[in-house]
Amino acid sequence: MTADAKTKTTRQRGSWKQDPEAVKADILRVAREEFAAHGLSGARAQEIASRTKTSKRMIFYYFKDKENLYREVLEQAYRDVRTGEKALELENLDPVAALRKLVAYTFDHHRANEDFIRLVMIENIHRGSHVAESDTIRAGNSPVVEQLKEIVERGQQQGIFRDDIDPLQLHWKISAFCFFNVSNEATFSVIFGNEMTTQTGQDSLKADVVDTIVKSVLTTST
Amino acid sequence: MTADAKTKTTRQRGSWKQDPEAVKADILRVAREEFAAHGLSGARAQEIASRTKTSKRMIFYYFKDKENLYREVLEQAYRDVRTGEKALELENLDPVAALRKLVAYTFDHHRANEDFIRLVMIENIHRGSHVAESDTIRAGNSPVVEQLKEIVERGQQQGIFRDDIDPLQLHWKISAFCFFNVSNEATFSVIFGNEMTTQTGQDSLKADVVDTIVKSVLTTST
DNA sequence: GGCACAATGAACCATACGGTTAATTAGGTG
DNA sequence: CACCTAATTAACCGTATGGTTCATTGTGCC
Repeated sequence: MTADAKTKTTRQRGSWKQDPEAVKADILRVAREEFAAHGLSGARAQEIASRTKTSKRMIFYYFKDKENLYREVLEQAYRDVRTGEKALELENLDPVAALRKLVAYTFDHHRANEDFIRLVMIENIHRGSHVAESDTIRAGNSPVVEQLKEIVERGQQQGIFRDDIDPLQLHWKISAFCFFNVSNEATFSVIFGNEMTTQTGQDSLKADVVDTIVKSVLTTST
Repeated sequence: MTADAKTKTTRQRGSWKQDPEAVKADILRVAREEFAAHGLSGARAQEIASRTKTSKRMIFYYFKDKENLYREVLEQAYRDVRTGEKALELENLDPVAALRKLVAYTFDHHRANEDFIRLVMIENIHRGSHVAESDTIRAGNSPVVEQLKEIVERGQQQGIFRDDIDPLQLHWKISAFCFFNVSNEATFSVIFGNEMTTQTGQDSLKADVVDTIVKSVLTTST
């Protein structure tokens, strides 16, 4: 009443605590989900803001513009995934067991990080222009290839792996299987049915993928 | 002349021929390129119109709205690709040779149809909602799986292929390799270098992919 | 030729959307 | 506590964009 009446043009504003880091983290988390769900052009700044504890203004205050926010989301996503890739302890396993474990792990890991997969899909739609601009992404060359190289060398020393294996190409093949499994699930199941999407389908597929990769590196028993 | 004199407030409009089918085809062609390049939300109606011989008006006249245009683009793309998939004449080849030919062909075919790959990527970003709505896409179950099934059965009869092969799962593995090769080229080469993008890299990869698939179906010589 | 209807062009519209301006508050420092 | 700056709120803005209105022209048909 009286208090209300006194609100000339400017009204009473609520009080608030400052917590910049939490606000930034909040924005990044929601932005990641929104970009993963709708892509760069499909995501809406207003929608990101709404799902945040803060306002649209703060998004541009901290992240300059939409594209820059997207880039930071990408960088964080790559950072997170790479962090989670470590410590498989493959050194104590024989080469075949190590490879099996690595492939199975990658299969599950991709499944469990669908948002990351989707961000990479989106980035490929944009022809990788944003990852190309990010030094931090280009620099942190995923350690998986190094692990593979080590496994391959041990297998070759033991004479059970072929001599013409390119670790990068091997990594490519593993990635192709594990990535495609998540990235193309939607269209594949619409066209060919849900057979491979079910739990048993995925189990069968994982076993097949692991076997296929292992067979591709073993020396052909003459 | 008399016709010229009649131009009150409305000015002389250029004359034109009617050719609805050509106009529609023109729009579809450009729209396909634009959607493949920028995605559903990223593509601009005005930009599609500009690259067309017709106007933005006609896009909505013939295709109702953007989403419907996108759906028709998708349908046409699937139709085209399936048409191009036929006639490999694998019946006369022994199972291994037939499989090798099919895989190598798929590898090249995906490479040569990048726009289609990109449309499928985009559709997966949208969780396949548009292909799901299209009867014509769901219906025309790609004949490749049938071809594979036939090859597999022949191989099994000859005792050179394993007995536990699921043709659909085999198709999945071939697709994974050939699709990923195109879909993830951008990010993969940014992060791991261009080694696999060069002509020699692609040749080596294709050979590896073919071998890997073939080895996965052969009976393990005990 | 003239009628009905499909096809087309030009201009227009409502609004969604990325981004900004301006005022206000919190919190640290001397 | 006074003062400065970073953080935050509320309101606003210009324009890009999907879509439409309306008048006009082509075309087959009787």
